[in-house]
Amino acid sequence: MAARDHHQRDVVVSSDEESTTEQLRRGPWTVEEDVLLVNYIAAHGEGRWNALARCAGLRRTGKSCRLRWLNYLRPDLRRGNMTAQEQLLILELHSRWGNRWSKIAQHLPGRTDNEIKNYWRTRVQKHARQLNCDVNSQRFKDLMRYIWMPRLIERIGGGSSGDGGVAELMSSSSSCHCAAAASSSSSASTDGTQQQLVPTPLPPPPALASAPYGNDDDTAAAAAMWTWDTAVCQQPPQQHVDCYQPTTTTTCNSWSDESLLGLSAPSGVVYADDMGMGMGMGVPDLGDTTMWGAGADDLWYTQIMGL
DNA sequence: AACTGACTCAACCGCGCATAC
DNA sequence: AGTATGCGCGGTTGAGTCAGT
Repeated sequence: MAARDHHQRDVVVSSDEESTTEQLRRGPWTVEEDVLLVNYIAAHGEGRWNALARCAGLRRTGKSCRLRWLNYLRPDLRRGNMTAQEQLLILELHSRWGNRWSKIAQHLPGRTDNEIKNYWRTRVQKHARQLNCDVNSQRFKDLMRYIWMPRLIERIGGGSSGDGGVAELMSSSSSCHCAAAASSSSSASTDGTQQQLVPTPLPPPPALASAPYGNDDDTAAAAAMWTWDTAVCQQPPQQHVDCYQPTTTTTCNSWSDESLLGLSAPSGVVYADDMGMGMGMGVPDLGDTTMWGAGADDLWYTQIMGL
C-alpha cells in the first residue's frame, strides 16, 4: 500500500451525496487519514459515518470512511489468501445464497464482503469463463459441487486444522453432505456442546437422477461428469458417495492426485490445482501438473463436458 | 533486461431498500 | 408522509504486480 500511497492522486471532489459544501477527497487513503479514522473510532465507536467523517476531521464522505474501516482498517480483518476452508465455505454459501456477499462474509470471520466478491469475480468467474459456461449454469454448479468442493474437502481433511465453522455449516447443508465428515468428526454446536457429525450419504446429483438425459447442455455435461466420475471411483453409485467423503473411507483416495493419475480415464483425469479451484489434469503424455488454462485442459473439457 | 498483457484488489459510483427523524 | 441517513449490492476503475515473451 505504501507504493500506492506514494503515487496516489490527490483527488478532490464535490459529493452530491453529502450535504456539506466542503471539498471532499477521494482515491487512496493516506496513512494520516487512516490514523485519524482509527483513532476516532477507537474513542467514539463506529456508525453515523457522515457525522463521524466530519467530527474526525476527515475530508471524506461517510461512505468512504465506512468502506475504509470495514474493508481495510478493522482490527479483526484477516489477510492473505483464502484458505481451503474459506474457499469451500464461499462456494457452499454462494450456492445457497447467491450474491449475498455480506451474508456470506458473516460466516467468514475477518473476511469482508468486498473481498469475497472480488474473490468470486476474479477466481471463480474466471474459471467459468474459461469453461465457456455461465457461472450460474447447472454445468458450472456441478463442477463446483462434484469436483472442486470435494477436492477442497480433501485438502481440509488432509490438513492439520479442522475448521469447526465449516463443519457446522456443512452439516446443515443440503447440497454438500460430505463436508461435515471431511472437515471434522465433531463440531461445536451453537450451544457450545460438541455435536457429533454423522456422515450422510450424498444422493446422486439431482440432474443425474432423472435419466435419460436430454439435449440440454447442462444436463449433458452433468451426465458426462457423472459417467467419468463413476469411472474414476470405480464404484457403483450407491458406494460412489464415499468418494465425496475423503476422510471417512479409503475409497476417497480416488481423489488424490496419485490415484487419479493411476486410473486410465478416457482422456485423463481431473483434480483441482493448489488453490483448490483451478482445474488441472493428469495425462501421461502431458505431465501431471498441467495447470488450468492450458490448451490441453480445454481439450480435456471438450471431451469430458461434451462441449 | 525490456516489454506487454493478464491479473489482483482497494476504492469508487449508482442504485435500491430500510430505518430514523 | 416526506426527507435524511445508513447500509448492502453490482458493477467498474485503475495502479501495482506478476508471468510470459
